[in-house]
Formats: sequence, structure tokens, C-alpha cells
Amino acid sequence: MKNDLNDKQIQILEVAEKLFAEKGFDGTSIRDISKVAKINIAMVSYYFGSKEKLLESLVLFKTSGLKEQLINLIEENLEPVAKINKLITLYINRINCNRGIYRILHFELASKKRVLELPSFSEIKKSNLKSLELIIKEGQAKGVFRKDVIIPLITPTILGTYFHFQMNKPFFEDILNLKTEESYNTYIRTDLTKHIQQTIKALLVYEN
Amino acid sequence: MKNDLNDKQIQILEVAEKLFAEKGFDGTSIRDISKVAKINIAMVSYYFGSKEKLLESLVLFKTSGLKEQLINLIEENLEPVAKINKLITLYINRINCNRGIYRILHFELASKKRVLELPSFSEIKKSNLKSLELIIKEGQAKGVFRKDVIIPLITPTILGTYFHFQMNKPFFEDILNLKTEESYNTYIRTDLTKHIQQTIKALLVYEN
Amino acid sequence: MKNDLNDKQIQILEVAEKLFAEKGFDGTSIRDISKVAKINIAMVSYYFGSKEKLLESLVLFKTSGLKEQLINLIEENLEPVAKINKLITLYINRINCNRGIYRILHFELASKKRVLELPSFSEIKKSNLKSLELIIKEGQAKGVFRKDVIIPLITPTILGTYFHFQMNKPFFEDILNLKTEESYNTYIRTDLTKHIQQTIKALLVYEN
Amino acid sequence: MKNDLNDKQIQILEVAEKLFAEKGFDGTSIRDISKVAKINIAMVSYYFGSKEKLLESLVLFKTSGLKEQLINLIEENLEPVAKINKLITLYINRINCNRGIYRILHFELASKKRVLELPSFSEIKKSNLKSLELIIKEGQAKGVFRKDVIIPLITPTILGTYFHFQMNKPFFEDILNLKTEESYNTYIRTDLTKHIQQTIKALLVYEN
DNA sequence: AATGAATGAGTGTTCATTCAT
DNA sequence: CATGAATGAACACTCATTCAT
Repeated sequence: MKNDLNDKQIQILEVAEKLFAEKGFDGTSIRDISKVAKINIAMVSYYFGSKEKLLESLVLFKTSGLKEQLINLIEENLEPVAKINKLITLYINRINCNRGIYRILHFELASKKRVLELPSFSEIKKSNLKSLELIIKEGQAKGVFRKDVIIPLITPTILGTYFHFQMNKPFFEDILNLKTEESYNTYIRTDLTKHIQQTIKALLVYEN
Repeated sequence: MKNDLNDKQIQILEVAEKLFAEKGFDGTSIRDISKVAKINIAMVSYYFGSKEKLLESLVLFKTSGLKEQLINLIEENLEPVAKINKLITLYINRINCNRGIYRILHFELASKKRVLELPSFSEIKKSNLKSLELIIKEGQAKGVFRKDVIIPLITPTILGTYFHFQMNKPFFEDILNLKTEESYNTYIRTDLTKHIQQTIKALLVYEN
Repeated sequence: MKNDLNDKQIQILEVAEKLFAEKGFDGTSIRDISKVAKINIAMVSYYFGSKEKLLESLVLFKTSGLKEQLINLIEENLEPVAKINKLITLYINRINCNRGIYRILHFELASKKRVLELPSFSEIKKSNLKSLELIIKEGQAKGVFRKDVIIPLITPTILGTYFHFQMNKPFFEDILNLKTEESYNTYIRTDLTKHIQQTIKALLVYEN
Repeated sequence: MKNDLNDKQIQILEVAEKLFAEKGFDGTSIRDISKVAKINIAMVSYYFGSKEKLLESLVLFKTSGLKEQLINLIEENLEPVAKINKLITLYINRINCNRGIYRILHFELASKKRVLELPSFSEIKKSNLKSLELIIKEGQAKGVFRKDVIIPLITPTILGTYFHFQMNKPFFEDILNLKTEESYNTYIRTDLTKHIQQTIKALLVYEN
């Protein structure tokens, strides 16, 4: 699959992301996609080869660029806590903007059944972990962060908190009285992000 | 749906849980279930009405009992931190034992598409939140916990961390060198649980 | 696939034989079959598993019984030439009655592409060849038949002549002025059969 | 359809012949052809109008020239049996070299479904039959051949024997222990041809 | 003259569900 | 009460062909 996608391909990918996010991969038929995208059913197979290949293209299309952002962040001259906070903001923002694909990425692709030809996907995760490690070790070197933290478990806490919130959207809309889509998104960008930052800071800084 | 299920119904539910967890709700056909459970295809519709109703029954069947455990915990005479730690252990254990159903509960059911007739499900969550609130407020009253924490966001951090770890099982097996199913589960019960406890404690206790 | 087929299954097989014979295997869709047989499209897959398996069932269904007829023939007390003539008559009759399936058997199945799970099919051929061999060797022992004939090439001459005639039906209807279906079939039973008998007799008896 | 085909058209025809012979007409898609011939999918429709018209062109392309060979043969000064033998050799060689197209010609085109615009095809057959008739009548006039033979049934015996052998290639490779492609083809050129010649000679010469 | 893009119709198959027994 | 038989709808995908360029 070439990287340069035409308008219709991008349109299909956008629709696919939306529907996959809403109804899951298996729950979305290419008929659904073609109907919403107002294209011929055959187009999906024609452009992407198959439904699975469409998913692969979608993942590649949406996940490019994060690595560069992380590398830029690492090289910034910031205090450790500020850097971690910025990393969290970056993560949440990025994922929240592409929530569809990230939902698929973390739940559809994680299942045993799906064996996508995405060796790169695991690489992305490892690369992200590496970036996080660099930042934390920098903070540890500066004496700001505790040294006995298990770094690979930081990401689950950051992303897990976000995803759990997102997956239980109706519940939290109810509980937190977030009546509009806007107020819900604002809550994520402000309060939820702050909560995660606070949590991670506490975990990294607080001595038991 | 009656609460008293016969052996065959339970057998179906067990198989359904396993397969739903492995392949998702849409990815599992009732043929798959009937084949593994060695029962007639029509049995599922016969006993549960439909595939969706089967899922509902499964959820109800597997989620009963948690509330009682929580109430018992609240009434125990423990230090706030110990109580929270015990709550986390209880959560993780319980969910880890029923990971199949919880995976469905949190990801399948969360989608817009699925509109299960499960008002009780939201009730369960609210009740759980109430229990957590009681414990935390008790700790705040005792001057142990900070007062500016957003309680509804604690659960996402606890459960989200766990789920994110679980959903990326192959990745963490690789990263943490957990080669056997046993070592993986042990890691959850020890290190991951400890990480979550540490995180929540830090969040609740550490003053910014 | 069980040998005891119900009425609808037999009906499907009859229709399938007709259509496969007319339009070939690939040229016939299961929709065609279901339409002509006035059954639901899903029935074919339901009863036979797949289109290919339907073909297998068809072959097995239609080719049973020939072996017994051959064995009976061998044991009859007839002059060698009479026995060969009877064998030819039996072959032609049998194949002419099941021309549909035999056409498929000899042309569809012969292609490289089709790899049916029909080890039995090759066995049938070998068994038939064995029977022919017995009859010819009997004639050779009685000093009636030449001894330098290549027995495996007899069947191609018998069946090949019939099939070539049958495959070029429109041509021979034109050439031989066979205007009705009946006169065409009569020609096969009389003149064509006699031609083949005469040919084989000449081949087996005439000394170069 | 013009008779003067360019290189690309010939290339397409060659590939089409190969694939049609291997997988049948319906079993071969123009995608297959375009892929193997390394040309654009649209080329087939562009050059030949349609898949069916491609088949027509293929037939015309490959069957030209036989008539001339036959006329030359008739005018040769040979003994009747030698002439028939040479005719058989010529037939077998020619068909064996173009087995792909002849297979299609005799089996695909013979079906009711296919209504090719090939009046010429029937003409070719009639012309060939005429040539055969001339040779046989010459032999009868010389008192070498029997007079009660049905001439139109000679061709089915010659070609039918060959085709039946060819269509059951795997069976005869097994039975006759012909392990290589070369030994198989040699067998056709020598033993099978001799068998057919012997058969026809016996039929034409032997008095009942 | 040649082709990449696109399409509607059709492919075999599987789906969850119903129903007569 | 339980189930084998049956079904219409939907599934992902491939087909031969068309058409603007």
C-alpha cells in the first residue's frame, strides 16, 4: 500500500475509523462503510485489497508522526515533571484526536484472533516506551524521580486511565454531568489530563 | 431471564465467555459456541432468546456478588491505605478471574452500537463507585488522604491500568520476559497489583 | 457425507447434474441451482458444505453400482467377443443415462485446477480397468484375441469415441440428419454402439 | 476481428490458451490472464471486445492452417493405410501441439451455454470430414478398405481416443508409469498414436 | 492508442433465527 | 422440553466491463 492516498481513499479511511470505533471491526461491514462514505462497495477491496488490509492502512495512516513528536519532546529543555506532564498532554491529545484508531489499535489488535501484518505496530510501542524511559531516567538522574518505579507500567496507567474513561463515556457523562460533547471533551483535556498528570507525578516523586 | 440456570445453560455461558473474550462478540458466532459447548445451535436462541440476550445473561451471571464483597470490605476495620490496597487487590483478583466477561463488559458494551437492556449494569458501576467513595472519604476524614482528589477518576486509573496491561498481553509478555501463562498471571497478582496500589496511594496521600 | 440422501438433496443433485453438464462447474452458480431446484440458496451449503463438496456428493451418488454390474458381466458365460460387446453396451448405456455426471467426471475433474477429495474416483477407474483386463485376458487365453494389444488404451477408444460424439452433438445432429432428441439417442444406442463394438472387435481380433 | 494481430495481442492469446486449458474458460478470469501476460486488465476488452470474443479470436488464431495440411496429404501418392496412418499422425501431432485450444474447442464450445459466433468452426469440421472421406473412399476404390464403415464415426474414434487419454492424464501417468512430462509426450507420439492407427486400420480393413 | 479508475452485478459462504415436530 | 431442518439476509470479495483521459 502506497503512502500517498487519494481523496477517496482518505475519505474511506475516515469513515472506517469512525465506524470501527463505534461498532468494532467485526461489527462494521464494508457495506456500512461504503454506505456512509457514499462509495461503491467494491471500492474498499479495490483500493485496499481486503477489509483487513483496510484496517492495516488505517493504522499506518493514523499513527504516523507520533514518534517525531516524542523525539522533539525529549530534546526540549524542561524540568522532569514538566516534561512528563507535557508527554501526558501530548499522548492524551493525540489519542483523543484519533480515538477511533487508537481504540481499534489497543483492543481489536490485541486479541488473539487478529494477526495483522503489523510488525511495525509492536515497534511503535517499543519506541514509545523507549522515549518514556529516556525522560524518566533523565528525571531520576536529576534526583527528582524515584528509582524503584517499573517504567513499563507507567504507560498502562496513563493510557489505561484515559481509555477506561473513554470506554465508559455514557457512565461518566452521567456521573460528571457532562451534557454536551464539548463539555465532555473539555473535561478530558483539562480535568482528566490533570488527574493523570497528578497521578504519574505522585507515583514518580512520592517516596513511600 | 431467570436467575436459576441449569447445567447446560451454565455450560453455554462458560463457553461464550471464553470465546467472546478471545474473538469479541461479533467475532464469535453461535455456531462457534454450540460447537465448542457441544450443544445444538438452536439451544442458544432457545435458552437465551438471542445472541444479545445471551450476552446479557452472561454479564448478570458473572458480575453478581461483587457488591457484597465491597460492603464487607467497607465495614472492615482497616487503615485507609490498607483498605484501599485491599480494594485494589479485590478488584484485580475478581476481574482477573473473570477477565473474559470484564473485557466484554468494558469494551463491547461501551460501544454506541450495543444498546443492551442492562440498566442494572450502570447501577453496578454506581454502586461500586459509592463504595469507593465511602472508603476514600473515611480516609479523608482521618486526615490520611488528600481532599482535592476527583474520586470518579480513581476507578479509571485502577481498572484502566489493569486492562491496558491485559489488552497488550503479547507486548508485555515480550517486554517483561514473561514466558509462561503462570508467570504472566503471577506478575499481575504481584507486581502489577503493587504498582497500582503504589500509584493510588501516591495519588491519595501525596500533597502537591 | 452420508449415503442416504433425502428427497431434497436428491433433487438438488439432479438439478446440479443437469446444470453442471450444460454449463460446466464454474459456469454454474449455486444461485442457478437453487433457482431451478426451487430451494433456498443456503441449502446447498447447508446440505453439502460447499459447492465443491456438492460435486463430490454428486459423483459418488451417480457412480455407485457400476462395479457390481461389471462383476456380474465377468462371471457370465459368454464368448469373448460377445462379452466385450456386452461390456461396451453396458458402458455406453450407463454413461448415456448419466451423461451429465460423466461429462463432469471426465472433463471437469481431469483439469489440474480441480483437486477433489476423491481418491475413490481413481479407484473406480482402476477397478473398471481391472474388469476389462479380465475379460480380454480370458479372450486371449481362448485364442480369440490378439496378445499384443495395450489394454489400458482400449477404454480411451471406447469412451473417447462416445464422448467425442456426444461433445460434438450439434455437429453430428447436422451431419447425420438426426433431427429429434429421440433419433439422436437411438443413433447412440444402435449405430454408434455398433461402431464402437466393431472397432474394438477389429482391434482385438484382426492380426496385422 | 482483424487477422493481423500485434505482439501484445498474440501474447494475450498465448496466455489465454494456457490458462483456459488449465482451468477452463469460466475458471479463468481476465485478471488471471492480465496478470500472467503482464498487461493491463482493460487490454483484453480493449483488444478483443470481451472475454468471449477473446476465445473466438483464440480459436481462429490457432486453427488456421490445418486445412492446407490436409489437402497436401490427400494429394500425396501413398498407399491407403499409409495415408490414413499419416493422417492420424498429423492429427495427433497438431492437436497435441495445440492441446490447450483443442481442449477448449471440443469441450467448452460444445456446451449448450456457449453460443459463439463461429459458423466457421463447424465449417472447419465439415472440411476435415470431407478430407477424411476422400482418403477413405480412395482406399475403398482400391479395394483395400471395407465399404460398410460409417465414415463420420472415424473421427470420434481417432480424436476421442486421444482426448480421453489426455483428459485422464494423471490416471494414465500412474497406470503406465510415465513419470516425466517428456515420457508422457513420447508415449502419445509413439504408443498411443500406434494404437489409434492400429485400431483404425483394423476397423477399415478387417472383414467381419 | 492505451490505461488507471471505477462500478454494478454476481460469487460462494455464513449468519442468527424460526419452526414443526 | 428440546432439536434438526430450514431460511432470508447479510457477509467479504471477485467478476467482466466501461469510461474519461
